[in-house]
Amino acid sequence: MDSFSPTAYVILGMLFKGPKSGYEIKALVDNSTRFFWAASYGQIYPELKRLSEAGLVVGSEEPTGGRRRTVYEITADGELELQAWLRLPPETFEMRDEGLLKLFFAEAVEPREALEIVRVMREYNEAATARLRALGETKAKSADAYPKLVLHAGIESFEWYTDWCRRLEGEIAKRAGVKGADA
Amino acid sequence: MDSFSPTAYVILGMLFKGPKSGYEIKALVDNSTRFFWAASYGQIYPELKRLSEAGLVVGSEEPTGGRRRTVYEITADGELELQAWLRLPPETFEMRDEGLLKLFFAEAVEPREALEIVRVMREYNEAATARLRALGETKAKSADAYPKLVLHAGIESFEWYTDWCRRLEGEIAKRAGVKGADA
DNA sequence: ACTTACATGTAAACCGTTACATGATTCC
DNA sequence: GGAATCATGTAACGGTTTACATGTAAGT
Repeated sequence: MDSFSPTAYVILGMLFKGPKSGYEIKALVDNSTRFFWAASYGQIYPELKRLSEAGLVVGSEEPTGGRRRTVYEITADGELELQAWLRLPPETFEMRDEGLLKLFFAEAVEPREALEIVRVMREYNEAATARLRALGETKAKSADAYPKLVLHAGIESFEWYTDWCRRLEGEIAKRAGVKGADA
Repeated sequence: MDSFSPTAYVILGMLFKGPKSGYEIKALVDNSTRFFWAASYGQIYPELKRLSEAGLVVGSEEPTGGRRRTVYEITADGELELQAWLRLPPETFEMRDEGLLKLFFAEAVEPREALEIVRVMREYNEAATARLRALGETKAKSADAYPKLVLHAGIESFEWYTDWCRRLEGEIAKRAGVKGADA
C-alpha cells in the first residue's frame, strides 16, 4: 500500500518547509535539489494526488484572481512519513557522465580531439559552479542551514571537477605536443 | 533510422578494444565504466542485435565446447560511427544522490540523525574509493591511457566527497554538542 | 497585440532494471 | 553431486521525460 518513490519525499520535504502549489514545488526543485535530484511536472502532479489520497498532504483551492490554484500542506502523518524516510540509510547514488564515457574511449580519436572533450567538460563545470554560486547569493539570508551545506557541497564538487579537467588538459597537451588551453 | 543511445556507444567502444561476447561486455562495463555509466543485460543483448542489423558490428558463433557463444566484432562502419559520436560534445551529466537529498531536508529531524546520514554517506564513499583503488591495481599494466585517467578521476572524486563528509561530521557534531565520529 | 510567467494536468514514448527462464561447463 | 560461473535472452515493471492541451494574468 505505502512505499513511495524518492520523488514523493522531495515533495513532502518541500511542503515541510511550508505550503506550496505543484508549480511552486517544481520551481523550487529546479533552484535547489535539481543538480542531485530532479523532478518533472509529469511526476509532481500525479504524486501530489497519490500523497493526498494517502492522507500525507491536503490540498485546498486558493485561486489567484480567476486563475485556479491548488495549494498543498503537509499533514501530521506526512511529517511522520518524511521523518521515517530520513531515518533510513540513503541507498541511491547514481551518475551518468557522458564526458567521462567519451574520454574513456578517446583512444579511438586523435589526442587533440580528446583534449576537446575535456575542454567542453571543463566549460560545463565552470558554468555549473557559477550557477550554483549565483544561487547561493540569492538565498544568502535564508535561515535553513542544511540546504546551504548541500549547496556548498555542489559548488566544491564542481570546483574539484573543473580543476581536474584543467590539470588533464595540461597533461594531454604536453603528451600530444599540442598548444593547449593555456593563455 | 540511425541515432543510437549512449549505451550503444559503450558497446561500440568496448568492441573497438577487441572482439567480445555480450557477457564479456557486461563484465567489462561492471569493472570500468560502471560508476559513471552502467549497462544491464536487458540493454546489451537487444542493442547488440540492433547494431548488428545496422552493420556496425558482426557476430560470429564461437562455442566453447558445447556451450553456444556469439562473439561480436566492430566493423569499419562501426568505427566511423564511434568516432563521429566522440566528436560530438558530451551532453548528459546527471546525478541522483539520495544522501544529499536527505541531508537537504534534515531540518525535519534531530542533529544526531543528520550526523548519521552523513556518516553513512562517508562510509559509502570510503568503500567506493577502496573498490576503485583495487581496480586500479588489477589493471596497472594495461597499456590504455584514457581508462586509467578516468579511473583516477573517480578515485579523486570519491576522496573529495569522503573528505567533505568528514569535515561536515565535525561541524554538525560541534554545533549539536554531540560526541562525533572522531576516534 | 504579444510575450512571458503562472498553473494544471495527461498521454505517449523512452529508458532501464529486475526477475525469470534455460542450459552447459568447470571447479571443488 | 553441487555450487559457481559462463552464456543468452525475454517479459514485466517502474520510473522519467517530452509533448501536448488548456487557459489566465501581468507586463511591455
